[in-house]
Amino acid sequence: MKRSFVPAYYQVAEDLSREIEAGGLRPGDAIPSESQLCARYGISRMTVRQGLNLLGEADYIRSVPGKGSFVSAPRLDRIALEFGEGALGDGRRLEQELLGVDVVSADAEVAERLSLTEAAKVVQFRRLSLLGTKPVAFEQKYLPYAKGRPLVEQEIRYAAFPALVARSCETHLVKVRMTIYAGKASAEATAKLPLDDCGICMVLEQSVLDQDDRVLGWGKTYCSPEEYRLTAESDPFWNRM
Amino acid sequence: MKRSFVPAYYQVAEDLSREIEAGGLRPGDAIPSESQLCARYGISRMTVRQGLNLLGEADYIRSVPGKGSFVSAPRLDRIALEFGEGALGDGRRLEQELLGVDVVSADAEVAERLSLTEAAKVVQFRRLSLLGTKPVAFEQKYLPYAKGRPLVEQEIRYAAFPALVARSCETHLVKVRMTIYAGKASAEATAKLPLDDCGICMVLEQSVLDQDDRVLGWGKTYCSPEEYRLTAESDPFWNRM
DNA sequence: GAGTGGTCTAGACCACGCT
DNA sequence: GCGTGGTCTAGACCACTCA
Repeated sequence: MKRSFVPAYYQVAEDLSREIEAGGLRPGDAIPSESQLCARYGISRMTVRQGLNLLGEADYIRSVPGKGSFVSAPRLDRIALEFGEGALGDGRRLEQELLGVDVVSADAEVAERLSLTEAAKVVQFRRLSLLGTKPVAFEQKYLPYAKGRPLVEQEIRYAAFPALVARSCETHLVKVRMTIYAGKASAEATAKLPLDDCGICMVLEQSVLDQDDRVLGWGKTYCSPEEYRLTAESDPFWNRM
Repeated sequence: MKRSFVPAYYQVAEDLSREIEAGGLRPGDAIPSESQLCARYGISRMTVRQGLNLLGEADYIRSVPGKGSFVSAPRLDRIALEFGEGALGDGRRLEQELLGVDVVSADAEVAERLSLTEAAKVVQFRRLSLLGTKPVAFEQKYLPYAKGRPLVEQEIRYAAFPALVARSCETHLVKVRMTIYAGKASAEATAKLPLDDCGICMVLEQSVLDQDDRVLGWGKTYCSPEEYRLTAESDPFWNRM
């Protein structure tokens, strides 16, 4: 039963996924029962289940107790976005330039997003992303000011905002919520980025939350429309075996 | 060993994830070995492994053969976007209005994206998304024209583009690649959407691919900046148990 | 009642990392 | 050599579905 170098459970998963991809099994169809697969491959049920588990994780099938396992239609309206390295889609890399870190008073918008009172002290930091020498994104982020929470410049320069917030708050489990829309650049963004007359740019609004959805940090990134495009793909990491 | 109503493996996963969230186990730390967990819970190793598998899927831990299992730092630069229902973030729903389905000649851009020769026949369809009575997005999609591939109007009206393409091509396993950027609306989009003078809008460029990355369909959606914002979250579905 | 998937056991052998 | 995780077995009982 083990004539190949791949694990038996992997073989089961691969065979079935191939049959699904070839169209022999269509969404809604039942796949062979676990005991049938045991017999077909001459392996034990736990091993078959391990293979089916792979297919389940990859959204190829879903199991219904008492009935069987069925081929499922993959979700195409759910897509994974990657920031950082993969944001530009191609292989180009971004340089970071730190423009400044300041303690300032929160304006109305910042106060609201951070759930602070207006004019509360916040740490503001501003950063420019460069593609070679050309600025392509301007980032302006805020987090509540707290004494004895030093933010090392080197970290600010290179670290992504969520990681910075996590380190600053000494929580390591944070979530990120993002809103993406087209808009006009702020005055400072307009000054820093090569935009057209209208100041069209893509705005990424980012909130960093802890486990209980408390806001730990917030800010915007203004992206040059020509150079900074987001690319995303369905089935990016969970549909691969 | 089975004093509770929850499965034993689930108990293991929950206990460990709670310890990770509470900070008792930090990223990089080793979790107890499988045999230690067997002893602690009085359960067999396969059951422990089932629990650890859950934690692995959820990105809480990763296992290293011969060494142990270690708490991993969750990725915060990877975010899930949902279109369709969840696109607007709040509970509002979009209505679809079909503007037209035509067989036209591909212009240079369409031909390039669909890997066709210029002036090849393509099916163009145009659709408006309405929030109540207000238009918020204009969609213009193309797929290669082929005889004997009728596209039923009812389907076009309601179905998402990838599903349409899948049905039309009789392939059910398709992928979606998306590019998101800010830009100026096309003439027709400007006519259909309430935009400001500059015609700022968010453009969603969507390609539908088959398993071998052949392009089956392509098109753009112009989104009103005020009403149509994308929201996305890290750890949205895989970090939940 | 027969068949299905969900859970679980008490073992086993292996390749690997360490010391 | 010893402990680790990776794979696998040959059973078991349960809740569920369907005829």
